[in-house]
Amino acid sequence: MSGLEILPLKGLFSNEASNQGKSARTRARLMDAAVELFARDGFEAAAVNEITKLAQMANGTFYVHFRDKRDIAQAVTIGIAQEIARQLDEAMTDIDDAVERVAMATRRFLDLAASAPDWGRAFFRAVWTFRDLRENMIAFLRADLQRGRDQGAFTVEIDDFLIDTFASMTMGALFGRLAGEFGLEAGSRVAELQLRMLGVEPGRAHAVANRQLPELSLTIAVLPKAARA
Amino acid sequence: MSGLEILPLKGLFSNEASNQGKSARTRARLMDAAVELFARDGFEAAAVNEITKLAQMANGTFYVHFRDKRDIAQAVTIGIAQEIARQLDEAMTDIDDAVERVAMATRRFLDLAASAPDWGRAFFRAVWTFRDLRENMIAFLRADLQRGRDQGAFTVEIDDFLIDTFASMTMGALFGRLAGEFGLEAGSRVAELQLRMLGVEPGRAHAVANRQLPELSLTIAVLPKAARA
DNA sequence: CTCAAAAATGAGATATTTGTCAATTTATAA
DNA sequence: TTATAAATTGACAAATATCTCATTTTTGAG
Repeated sequence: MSGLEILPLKGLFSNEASNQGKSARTRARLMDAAVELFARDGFEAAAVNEITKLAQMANGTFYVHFRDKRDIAQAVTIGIAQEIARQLDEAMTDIDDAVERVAMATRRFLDLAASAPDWGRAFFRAVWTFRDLRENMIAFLRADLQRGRDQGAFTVEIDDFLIDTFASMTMGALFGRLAGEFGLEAGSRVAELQLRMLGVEPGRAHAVANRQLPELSLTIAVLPKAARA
Repeated sequence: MSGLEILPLKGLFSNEASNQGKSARTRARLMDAAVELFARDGFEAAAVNEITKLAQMANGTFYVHFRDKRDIAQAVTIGIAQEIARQLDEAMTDIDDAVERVAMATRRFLDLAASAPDWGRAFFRAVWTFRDLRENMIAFLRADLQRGRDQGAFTVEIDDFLIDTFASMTMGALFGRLAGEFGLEAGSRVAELQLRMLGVEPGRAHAVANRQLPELSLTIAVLPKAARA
């Protein structure tokens, strides 16, 4: 019953939980399965049934860890948002200029989401469902947009409506990217349009949005877990 | 069994079909109920069951008129898109300037969708589900955007990506409007941001997007059907 | 190793949803 | 009015889903 363990492609939550207790690991497996199904079928259509089947565990186990479907959806959504915010923050620590930051956030976000399409899709669907998630996103953007305004780089007023519109543009690009309608260029293109909207001079908008990005050291990747210690 | 008929608030499809045969009227009632449920629960979660209950008819009747849920979703979606396109066209026949047309289309669209929130919500959910609907929308926009480019009013290249992004902005505003986060100003605000993005000089973008719109003679409204002839 | 607590199991009771069909009602043309 | 076709009905079989719980398995502290 032991021997070589076949290493399945682990999901992200599982990865994070891989050195925690058994309960946390099972919970994480369920969340990974949920991400996959939510991405494919949407929240409403995904069955608890299917989640446990995909996670290869008994039906009843689900209810040990979550009250119901909404409960796991909430957990998954928050988890995705936190992970994305963490990675974006990490990728931008040393950038000061608001114009650069705003363009980079959009581009990095799209690359990130496209590199883990299940997460991207789940995020996309969740955005229109969970207000909390939307507010997280907005808070993340507000600081940089406001900074740009203060620096005189942006000529629009920064308020909820503007931020929402800005975010909608990014989400639209995400959709197109995930649907395979657009490729790698989507990030640069939407960033350029966003900068134009904000009032950045077109030449600069184009230049900043198309600048080569430094290689990302922290893409979402699947690390096979080495033997303990 | 006859006598005074209580006049229920009729949906839009019913209204259109009110002088057609019985089959068409029943079909329309189903479609109206479907709009309401799709708007509330989304396509996946809405049950055929519920649709017929809401339409106050027997379960089996549904299957006389539609093959299954996807079938009615398709019909509803196409119907909404056609109705919206028809009304937008009608509202813009006498406008020539591309900048004006683009701003007006966005503003009228939002007002229209907000005046029939069920339709607006159903449309919003359908946009991310049915490619056909998206392509309809894009085709509608392309002509005016291209015209603006040709007239020298817009400085961006008009391609699928741009149109998608433009549409995403409108959809974002629609969402906020339907969610009650934004009010009547949403149309003007998003139109202004769109024009800025396209390269219209900010002062003009503001002026055009905020110009008072002529009263709309053809909002979506519920007309009680007068006695025949 | 032993044992109590924690985790996992899966059978099954309950509920919901889908789609079919024979029977009934309604519309309409002759 | 009457005959025929069209539309509608609602009971029901079959499929799916949800959630519970008595039982078994696993874990880890002592």
